[in-house]
Amino acid sequence: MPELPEVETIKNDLLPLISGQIIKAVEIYWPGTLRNASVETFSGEVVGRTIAGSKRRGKYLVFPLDNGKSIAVHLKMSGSLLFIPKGESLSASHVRAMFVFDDGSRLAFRDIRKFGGIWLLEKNSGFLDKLGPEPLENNFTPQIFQNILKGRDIPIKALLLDQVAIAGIGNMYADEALFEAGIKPGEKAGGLREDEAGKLYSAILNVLKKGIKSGGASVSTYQRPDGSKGLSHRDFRVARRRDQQCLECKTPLEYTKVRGRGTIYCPHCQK
DNA sequence: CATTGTCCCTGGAAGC
DNA sequence: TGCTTCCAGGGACAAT
Repeated sequence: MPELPEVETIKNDLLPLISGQIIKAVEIYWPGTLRNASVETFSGEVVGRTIAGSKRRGKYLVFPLDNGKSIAVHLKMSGSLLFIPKGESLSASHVRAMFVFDDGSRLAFRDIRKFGGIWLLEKNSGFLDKLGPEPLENNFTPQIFQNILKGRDIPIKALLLDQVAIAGIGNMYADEALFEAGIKPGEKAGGLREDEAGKLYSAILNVLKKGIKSGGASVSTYQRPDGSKGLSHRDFRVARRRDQQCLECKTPLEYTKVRGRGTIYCPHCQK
């Protein structure tokens, strides 16, 4: 399940592979993949255009085109983007869309559960403006984070998952950040002391940076555009460790639901 | 407005 | 072995 570190990894991997590529054709195998355009409209706007780069905003991948428009991709739970060099074939199932480039290479959008999607964004569309601040950008400061927490009457984990509050954090890295900060996921966001908020701020940055450094977490169907896996899940202390004991204190980890999301934490290390 | 609940979808795991 | 049932979860949307 791609979160910020996974999407950042895919973005970086794709940058040298697709920048400057001319889109020769678009093949849509499941029309629902296109979320705001018909197959005809999408193809008409995209075919013949050159991809100008590879960016990320929250969990969205954004590929700017040379006409000012952009293609946005959200992988949601089970999506992946696979780059297929010229002359090579793809043995993956559940391919929902394919971008064919002028030089014979291709980019496949694979998505088992059909939660993911592709959007055509107009120039300055504002589509991504609803997202909260990027946690790894300089303008995300401890003070900004304090302000985001202030007055919020929801579990801190629910706030971390709220893309309008902060962009890019998902279920795994939320649990990891809360463990590193020593804070229980069910604590009220607005009730955190300043020092707790400061710890959590640092923990968020740490777990996301560490995740990027390891190429993302290859749980579920996540894979990089060349088909390789990430290693970030090896560093997880609580995420994906249901029914195990805490690596620090050996206390059995607790499993609960916060706003419908599976949540794992150490009842001893997290207060 | 703030917060919580429901639903989408599928493969894999668990139960019988 | 083979069938059925349950579960995971990001985010749009509905309900409270």
